[in-house]
Amino acid sequence: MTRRPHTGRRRNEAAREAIWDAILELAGQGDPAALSIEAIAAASGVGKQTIYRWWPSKGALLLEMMVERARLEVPAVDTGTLVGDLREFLTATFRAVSDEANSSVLRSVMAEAQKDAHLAEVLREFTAGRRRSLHEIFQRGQKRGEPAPDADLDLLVDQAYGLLWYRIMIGHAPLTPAVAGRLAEHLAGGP
Amino acid sequence: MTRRPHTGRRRNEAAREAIWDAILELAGQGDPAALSIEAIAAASGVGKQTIYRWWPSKGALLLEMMVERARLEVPAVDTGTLVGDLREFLTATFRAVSDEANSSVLRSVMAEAQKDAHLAEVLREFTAGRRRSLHEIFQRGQKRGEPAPDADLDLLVDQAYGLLWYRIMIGHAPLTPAVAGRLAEHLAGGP
Amino acid sequence: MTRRPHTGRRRNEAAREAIWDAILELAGQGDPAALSIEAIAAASGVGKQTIYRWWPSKGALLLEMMVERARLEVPAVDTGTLVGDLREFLTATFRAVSDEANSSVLRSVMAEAQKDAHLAEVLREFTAGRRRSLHEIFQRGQKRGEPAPDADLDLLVDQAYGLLWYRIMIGHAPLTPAVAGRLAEHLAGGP
Amino acid sequence: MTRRPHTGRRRNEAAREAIWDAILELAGQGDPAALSIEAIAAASGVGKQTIYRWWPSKGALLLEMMVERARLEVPAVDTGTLVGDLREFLTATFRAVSDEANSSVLRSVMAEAQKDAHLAEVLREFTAGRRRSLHEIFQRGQKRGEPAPDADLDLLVDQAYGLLWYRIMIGHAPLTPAVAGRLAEHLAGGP
DNA sequence: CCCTAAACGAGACGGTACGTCCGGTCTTAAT
DNA sequence: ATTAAGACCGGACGTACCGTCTCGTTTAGGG
Repeated sequence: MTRRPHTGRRRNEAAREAIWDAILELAGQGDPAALSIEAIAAASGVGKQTIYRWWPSKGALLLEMMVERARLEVPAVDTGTLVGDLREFLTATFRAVSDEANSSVLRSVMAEAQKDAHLAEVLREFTAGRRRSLHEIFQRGQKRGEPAPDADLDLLVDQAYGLLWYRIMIGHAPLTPAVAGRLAEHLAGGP
Repeated sequence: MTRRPHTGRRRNEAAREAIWDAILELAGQGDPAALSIEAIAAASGVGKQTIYRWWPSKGALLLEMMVERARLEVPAVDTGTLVGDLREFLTATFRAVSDEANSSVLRSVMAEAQKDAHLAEVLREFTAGRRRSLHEIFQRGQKRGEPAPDADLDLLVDQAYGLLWYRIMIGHAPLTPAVAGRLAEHLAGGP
Repeated sequence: MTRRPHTGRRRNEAAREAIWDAILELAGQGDPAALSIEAIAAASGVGKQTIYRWWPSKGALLLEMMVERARLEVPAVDTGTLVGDLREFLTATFRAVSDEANSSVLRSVMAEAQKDAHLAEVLREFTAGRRRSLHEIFQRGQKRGEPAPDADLDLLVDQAYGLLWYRIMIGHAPLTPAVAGRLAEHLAGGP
Repeated sequence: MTRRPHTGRRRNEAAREAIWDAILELAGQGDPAALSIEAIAAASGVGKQTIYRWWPSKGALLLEMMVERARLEVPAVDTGTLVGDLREFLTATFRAVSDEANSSVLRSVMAEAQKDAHLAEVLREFTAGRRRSLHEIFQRGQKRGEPAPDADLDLLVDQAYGLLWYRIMIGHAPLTPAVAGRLAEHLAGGP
């Protein structure tokens, strides 16, 4: 399909980018069943083996993409108040997953992880990292006394990420900046 | 395989129950890939067509089972306080999904819904019903003045169900009665 | 579908006729795969069990129809000469199978008999009867000295019925009265 | 099942041969219902898709096998006399179809062709080729004056192949060399 | 005259094979 | 050595019929 120069015995970055683009294109165009390895390979003009050479499974491929995108989204700035930090963090996170292509990938990864034990483990590690970031914001706030010192921070973190994933996967309600704001206020300990 | 009396031109409830049992057995034994229509049919001694006659897809079958089980789990009693009502509701809900077979079914349904638009719609309806139940508890509490009158009840509901689904699907932390209690307190507006 | 009076505890001839008509209709309309028991039952407005009550298999049903039709077609008159008798017999036989519905049924029966040992046996008996009729014509002729006394009559008979079935099943050439005439002449021992 | 080396992006002849062997084995062991695509795939250790990649249907697969086998069986030698040529041709042909595996395949193909219009067309072409071979033998003889110059050669050809197929499919009488000899004599114009 | 046995339509059932789709592995030929 | 291509095995999918079964209804014919 695509004409793209071979690079001999070195990894072809152009192929990687073509895969990236194909995933985003396929993810963005609605049909969730279309995100198959075969479709990705065909759309990117890449051989299937090229995908399997670098990623162990479809889920791992999508997850790596997710990770890469996540690195760009998170500010974790210090605004001086817990509610401010949370608002920043959540607003940025919500904005990232509001993109249809991004959320499609998230949905696919989560679905895949339910039937692939290895991917489940990798996803667990990835989400642990994300939870840790949020956890640190709460800890920073706790030093300034904002959530009660005995608050269960894991519970707060999981409420935030739980709401995020729940709305992504069910799709019954949006993840707007306003929602991020109200959630930040509630998690910070009151209106 | 199984000897089971026919019921002529009427639906055979025994077959339905055999399917139910087979799902629970397969779901309970760990491997999520084992929850295939073929495996369910084989394990229940039922023809595949008998399944497809009554359910349009694997997801729909599992979802119906989920619905049936959900009907039994919910007390929605009135304890006089919001935190009490929430604790009852959440504890019962968490207990139900702590059963490995149940949570396996939930995971499969959610995964399936990510690639099946029709199932997604049905799942949306089912979860809407569950959210409504929780919503009513909050409303009842609001009349007694417990969450602030301007609280975003939908947000609180989604935090609860979000945490539930998030922990089911990632599997990084349990859904114990203690967690249900702390979550109830937090959602009711503080310790 | 069809409104047809029950006949209580006696066999319902109307149902039998409806089945007959349905077969002829389905057989006549081209698609050979359409001659399924389900299609026959649906087209005749009859329950499948009513068919299986009276016939052991699809092949047997079609074969009985074939037999019934065959009884009407054969004259076996004595014209005084072997070639005349053969011409009569073959012309009548060819005419009968030239009807598209009839030949469809024959084709289906033969096809079915290749995978159903019991039907194969019944078909063997039916065709034996037909061969016997032709055999008798040859024997009658032999008394008048027309085929050589040492001629292998079975071989002659099988050439005739072989040609018939071969052209029915391959469909590369017609079974016209002219063909019947030339075949009669050749089998009678020369031009 | 079977260990067999892949051949990369080129067709794997070893797989083709495994399919061939499996068909002969299944065809040789009697039960005609055993000649299913699933059984062939299982017996040859081949994925069903590998069969469907190269043949559009079971009938086409079996037919190709038939064609391949037919190429080996036919001598079409010139013995100097029509009856000699016919005897050679028919004896060889009869011997080939006397093998149970071969005749099973023929029966299945013919049965399949009765319900598959595309296969019927292909079978028509195949048999046309076989008829042509026999036709040429008759023509060669006609130049030497052996069948009468006005004989209907197509009729003679169809009598021969008709007898062959008729006895294969009904199974009421054998196709021995003696039968081939007598048939040759009769078709050549008398003893 | 009623009561029961049989035949009927309908259609659910267990089962087998169909033809398709995709996942992950492997080899070739080109670069 | 890496790539695009694509054949390969395996397994699940959803469909079509088969032949069996039971239901509720209808009628005939024996008591």
